[in-house]
Amino acid sequence: MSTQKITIADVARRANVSPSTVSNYLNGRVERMRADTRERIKRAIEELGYRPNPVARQLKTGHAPFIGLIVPSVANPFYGIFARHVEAMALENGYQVLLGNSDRDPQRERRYAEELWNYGVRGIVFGSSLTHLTHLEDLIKQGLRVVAFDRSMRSEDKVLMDSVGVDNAHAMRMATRHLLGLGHRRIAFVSGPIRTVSRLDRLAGYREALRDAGIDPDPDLVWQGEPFAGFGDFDAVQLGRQAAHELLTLSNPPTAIVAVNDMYAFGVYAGARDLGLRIPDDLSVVGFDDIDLTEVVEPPLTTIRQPIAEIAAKAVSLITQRLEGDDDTPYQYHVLPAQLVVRRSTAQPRLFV
Amino acid sequence: MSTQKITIADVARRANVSPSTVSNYLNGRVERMRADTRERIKRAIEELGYRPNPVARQLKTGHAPFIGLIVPSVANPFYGIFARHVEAMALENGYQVLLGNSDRDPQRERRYAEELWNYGVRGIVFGSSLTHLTHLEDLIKQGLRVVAFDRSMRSEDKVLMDSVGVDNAHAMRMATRHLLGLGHRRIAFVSGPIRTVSRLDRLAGYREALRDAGIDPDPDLVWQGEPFAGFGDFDAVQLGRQAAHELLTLSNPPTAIVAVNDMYAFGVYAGARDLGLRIPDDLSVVGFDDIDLTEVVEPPLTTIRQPIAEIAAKAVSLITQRLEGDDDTPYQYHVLPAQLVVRRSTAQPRLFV
DNA sequence: ATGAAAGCGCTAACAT
DNA sequence: ATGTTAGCGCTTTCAT
Repeated sequence: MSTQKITIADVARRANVSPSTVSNYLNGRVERMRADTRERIKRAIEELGYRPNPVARQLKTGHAPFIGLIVPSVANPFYGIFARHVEAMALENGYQVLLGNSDRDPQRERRYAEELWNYGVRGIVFGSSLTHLTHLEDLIKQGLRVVAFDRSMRSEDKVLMDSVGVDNAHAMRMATRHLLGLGHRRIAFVSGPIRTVSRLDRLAGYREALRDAGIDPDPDLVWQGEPFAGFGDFDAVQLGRQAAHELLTLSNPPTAIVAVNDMYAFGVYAGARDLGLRIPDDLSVVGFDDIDLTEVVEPPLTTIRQPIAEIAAKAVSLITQRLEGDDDTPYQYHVLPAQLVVRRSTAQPRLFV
Repeated sequence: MSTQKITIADVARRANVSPSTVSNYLNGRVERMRADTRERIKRAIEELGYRPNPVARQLKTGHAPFIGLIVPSVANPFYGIFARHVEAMALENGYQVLLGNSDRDPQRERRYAEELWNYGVRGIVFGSSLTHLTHLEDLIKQGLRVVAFDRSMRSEDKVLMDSVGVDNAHAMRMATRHLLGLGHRRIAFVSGPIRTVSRLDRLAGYREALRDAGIDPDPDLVWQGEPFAGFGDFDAVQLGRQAAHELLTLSNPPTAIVAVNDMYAFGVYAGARDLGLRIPDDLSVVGFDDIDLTEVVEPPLTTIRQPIAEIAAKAVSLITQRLEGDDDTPYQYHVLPAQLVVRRSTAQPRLFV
């Protein structure tokens, strides 16, 4: 069934040259190669339908033309789109992307990172960064290069990596202030498990904005769901819905909700509707990310826009730079601007006193 | 910086055995190995922190513990979720998933498939199947095993592969009949470029249902968008919106729209709203896929549910079976049941005469 | 129960 | 300008 595999030796034989000459040809070392030799090799390759075996090449060279990408879950369209942007930028730079979903589980992150490392991958982009990175420490010491999405610098950090992202605390302060400005006083924060730096920062920004307005954050209004079976972000919509159910049936319910991302916000929409509440009349909602669908839902969602294409481009260029020579630049946190996009999911609270 | 790499020889030396014995240990051939030998090897591996080099292993054995997955775009949550299910099933079977996005472009499909093949991947799941598969023919002849999502058998097919999916024509007939049953007579079909078997089948089902009801399909009501820059499914929402704008401003506009998938349907929601039309009062909409968000949008979307987890499970099991021995079973199209889920986006047409 | 040796397909000194 | 050679790290007969 399967055709004999063609090797570099077959090509060499047919072109009447040595394997090394073919190898030189394949790797572009053709400056001082006679034109007719080049031509014979080219023909032999075509006629035999030869394709180099990248596995053998990699065993020899030690490098792989890959970068890893580990995201919480491509089931969240934000990460799906992020992955597409990373893929596009990587291809432009001559790299393929190897994607893994971690569900924000350090064990799975570790497992993927280690496997990638074993396969010769030396650069990984993380689509979220857990608060503790000890599970990556030894790999980084061995030479793995990492760029994390959304890892604001933390003094405890002993691990070295670049980071790209928006200022999450600041962005969430903007979102919360927007609601405060409309007159809201009871504002809830809805999130899944807070295990990443970005979520911590978003929660901090929310609290700061409240305090700045002289409001003492009510712990009952910070809702953190635990994911159901395995799939983490998979459940975002369902968790948001559950959050809305629980928060809006409190004896003293919130008049507004900020969600940790747009998917949770959409879940809140559904939960509010289940209870017969209308947005923004009975409840204001703010999301985070500004995925496509924010414009489509009814009412269109007020949210924080992340410059996702720019973030992906920056992440890839940071990785490829370190991989290809310049690895002396100090590690940095590159902050790109986030923006509050006001749509129709936010309004003055109904009982504005 | 980077630690010396530990090889099987280092382990052998430290455990006072030969490399072949370590290899036997690693590959579970330990039946007639002395317990203390086993123990020494185990200790040596731990103490050295040895991790086998899978690239060298693969060069020797020729196999890679991977299956490929090529989908149109993980920016579409349907494929994001599909990818998660495939990943989960593959991991259970001892395989890693290598994901690529094709944007339904045969060239990119070919490029990915070839690259995977060169890397030793012998099984690929396709998340959509183009009408022509000539670009895969030679790879399949060489031994690549393929299972396609949604490839109903076509007589012209010379290429051999299994397929899994719903009966798209039948499903779309159900959707269209549902609208006909409500009294609609002018029903439009909205899709991106129709380059896949499933989209052809859906279009055919739509037409059949109309003809069965004695309605001659109006070509003006079949809308096929061309994607903008590069990203195909990326644009689904925008294309759906554009479709709504164009269709609903016809002199004799449709009273209902069936969309080729939920993302297009959401786009139609936005487009209708742009024109001040209300769903379902002024326009009924039916989607396809039943992604999570269908329950969240307002009004919740009537759609066709695909049993996505079952489809993913079946696809992976078909591939792994052929990869691991039983490759004699004839190639088949496995049809799983689709289901019409009626929500609130469909109603009688306003001017029901 | 364990070891010696050959080789998977390629690259890169180092010859010539 | 091209060829010779020695591996990269592992697996797998075949010996013992």
